Amino acid sequence: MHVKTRRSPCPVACTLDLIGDKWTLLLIRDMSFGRSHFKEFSQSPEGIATNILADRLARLVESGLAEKFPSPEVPGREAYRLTEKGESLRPIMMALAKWGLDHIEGTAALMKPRG
Amino acid sequence: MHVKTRRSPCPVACTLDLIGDKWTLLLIRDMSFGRSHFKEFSQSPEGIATNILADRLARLVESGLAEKFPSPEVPGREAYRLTEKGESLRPIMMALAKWGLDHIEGTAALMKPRG
DNA sequence: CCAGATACTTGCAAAATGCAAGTGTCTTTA
DNA sequence: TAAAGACACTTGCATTTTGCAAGTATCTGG
Repeated sequence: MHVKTRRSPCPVACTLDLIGDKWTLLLIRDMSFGRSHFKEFSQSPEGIATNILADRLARLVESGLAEKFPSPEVPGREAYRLTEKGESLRPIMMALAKWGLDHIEGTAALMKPRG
Repeated sequence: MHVKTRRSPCPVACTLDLIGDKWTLLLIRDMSFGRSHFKEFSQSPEGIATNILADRLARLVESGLAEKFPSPEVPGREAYRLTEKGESLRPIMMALAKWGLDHIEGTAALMKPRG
């Protein structure tokens, strides 16, 4: 199950094999802006389906880009956050954001990084 | 047909709506390294199917990221190349490549930019 | 113990992708 | 000038992924 052989040894292709689907980078965006609960992710404006969300969160954890941790606010509940490896994807996300702002009309930064 | 409404005004999401599928960025990689013919793209190691390739090339042209031009080598044949807008995606591609080289074991740069 | 909230899971429909085998159009070669 | 190849797609259908709606499980406060 999910052995997902890489398409080639090309670093671009391998990175895309890991995070190059329709939703993963948006979750990384959300986490990197301080979101951490399942419900928060599911409420992002793009409207990810809950089954896809559960699957992507599991993959992120499995690949070491994110981890579960006990929710600081609600005791007894768990949440997700980026690992250091996951944080290192930030330049990719920022490059995507910058390109969108520069080249796609009507885009706007929606979230602020939590200070 | 292909009206593709954007999922949200977020620049990350909008950019992914445009180039965030399994193949588009690999074509951009190929073009940015000097590939230009249909056959060359179809021979990249990842093995894109020809129907998908045709579809993605058409979308790239439609979105202004690439353009057809008469093949310099073979007269009477056409080829593809990035527009200026398409070239501007290079930082995204390079960020993906760098991350892969830094974090995924066994990745290696396969192509050299044409000088 | 019960109600509500969150975090999933399940079943099925719809869409995207992949594969193999065409088809159309030059271009070369005889 | 006809036939053969090469290239650039297209088509039909199987497989995989995604999306939607509804259901289940667990925890928590009252």
